[in-house]
Amino acid sequence: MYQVHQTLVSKLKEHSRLTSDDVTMIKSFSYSIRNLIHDEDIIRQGDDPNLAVLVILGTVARYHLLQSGRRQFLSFHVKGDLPDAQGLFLEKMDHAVCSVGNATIASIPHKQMIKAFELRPNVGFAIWRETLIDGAIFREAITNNSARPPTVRMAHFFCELFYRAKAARITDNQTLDFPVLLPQLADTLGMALATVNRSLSDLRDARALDFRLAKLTILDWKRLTKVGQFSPSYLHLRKPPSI
Amino acid sequence: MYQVHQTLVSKLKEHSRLTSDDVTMIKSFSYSIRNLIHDEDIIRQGDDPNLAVLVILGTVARYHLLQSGRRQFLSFHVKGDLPDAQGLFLEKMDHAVCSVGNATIASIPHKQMIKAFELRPNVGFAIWRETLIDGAIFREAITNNSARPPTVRMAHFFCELFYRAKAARITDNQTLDFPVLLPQLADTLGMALATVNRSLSDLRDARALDFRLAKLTILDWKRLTKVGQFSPSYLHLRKPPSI
DNA sequence: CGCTTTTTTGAAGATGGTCAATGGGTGTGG
DNA sequence: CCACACCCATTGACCATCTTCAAAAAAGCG
Repeated sequence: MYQVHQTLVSKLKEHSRLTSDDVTMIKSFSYSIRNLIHDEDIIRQGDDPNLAVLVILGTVARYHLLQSGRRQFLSFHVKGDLPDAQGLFLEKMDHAVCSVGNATIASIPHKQMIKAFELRPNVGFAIWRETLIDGAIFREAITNNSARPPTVRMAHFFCELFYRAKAARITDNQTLDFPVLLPQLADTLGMALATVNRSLSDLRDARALDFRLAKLTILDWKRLTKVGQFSPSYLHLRKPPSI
Repeated sequence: MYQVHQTLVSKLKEHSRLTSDDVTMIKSFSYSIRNLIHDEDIIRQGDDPNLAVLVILGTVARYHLLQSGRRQFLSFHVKGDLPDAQGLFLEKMDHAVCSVGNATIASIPHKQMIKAFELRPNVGFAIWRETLIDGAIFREAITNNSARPPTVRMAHFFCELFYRAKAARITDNQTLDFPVLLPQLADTLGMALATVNRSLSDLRDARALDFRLAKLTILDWKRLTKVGQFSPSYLHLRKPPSI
């Protein structure tokens, strides 16, 4: 019903080559399904997880909890992503993972995955590569939030999101459900709420995109990528989705 | 003379357990040494590296090259770090690595390392963990540059740097050679040069640290960590260095 | 239709950015 | 040994931008 194994295999094939034996190995993973409503914590800062989480439906976010009580969102994840792969070999989570809107996740025991890596190193390498791409996404976020002015920053953020969503085949034509509110965008991009709104207005006025009430619509992809200085090579996909 | 293998083993032992067989495996790696002067590129954006770089002496930095020609520095690396481990399983580098001041690096062929991972998965897991800690450092940089005001941001940056340097045993008491100039600090922390200077003045006035001409001096570690809201758990060391 | 939630707008004020000038330290050559 | 030059750090003034705070408008929902 949920095609858990197929979701993971498709995802890994976006960037890695898998033999049929590799695929068989992956299909042997057991898992359990969990449905979430908005803003449930999946893993908390300080936890020692022994399950790997695979997103099946909806959106999930990583975040840091700050002293002030504010959140800093680090990344957003969609179908096929492993939002806590970072915890596979780390004892204590240094960040948390929560649902954004309704979501469905599958949990796979770490032990099984590690066993698989020992039996078929290539499966391990594919998931390792997955975690390295996560790293590339983090690096890009550093640059985006540190070096680009608000409107450019906003455009880049949505470019990446939409590009990855296209690759995961969860877009509906030029629209994407993305159940995030403006204050959360502010906590992602490191800007004030008013600035978030003004940047979005700019992009709307430029007929590049429209984002309102959890729905993103791309109006002009080419223009958006230009404004956002977006170049997708850091996502390391074997073949880019057509947008 | 350079103790290349020992440097790598010590580094991995900061966060991972290695059996003596693992160590033997690591000691079988061949390598070549390279000495660098200031600001030489070790790997460029777009390269497809087939060597892994291990820092032996000095400092090395990762950076993004922006459209404007400006650089955004992503992280700094010292003895024992593998600054391009991110390229182990990625075809095309999405960022560059350069020397900062004089530095010495050892290069190990990717092929040998991957062979080692197949023979001794545990060696692979240790290096995988190393790349995951890199990821944690990137996440922290997102938060630091996005959510913290200049002086706090500066303090946090130097806390992490000094803490990692202590773990690598390259500090001289409470001082560290760090051959970075103010404009580069600006390109790291996403602030203007004047702001960099004023933040440094603040920290100097607060008797927390002194940074001038490539030399960092910690004046009051406790105060510095407090100002910088620094909590080192994200570095995932098995036992913290004493400072 | 009225309530709640989310977005939008406005104005004031703080903060950080830009630019240009000054100061300090070091090394070189007269 | 002094003078000059260079490089980097520092300071100051002005200005643009973003943040803050508050209020209004718009959109969803029962």
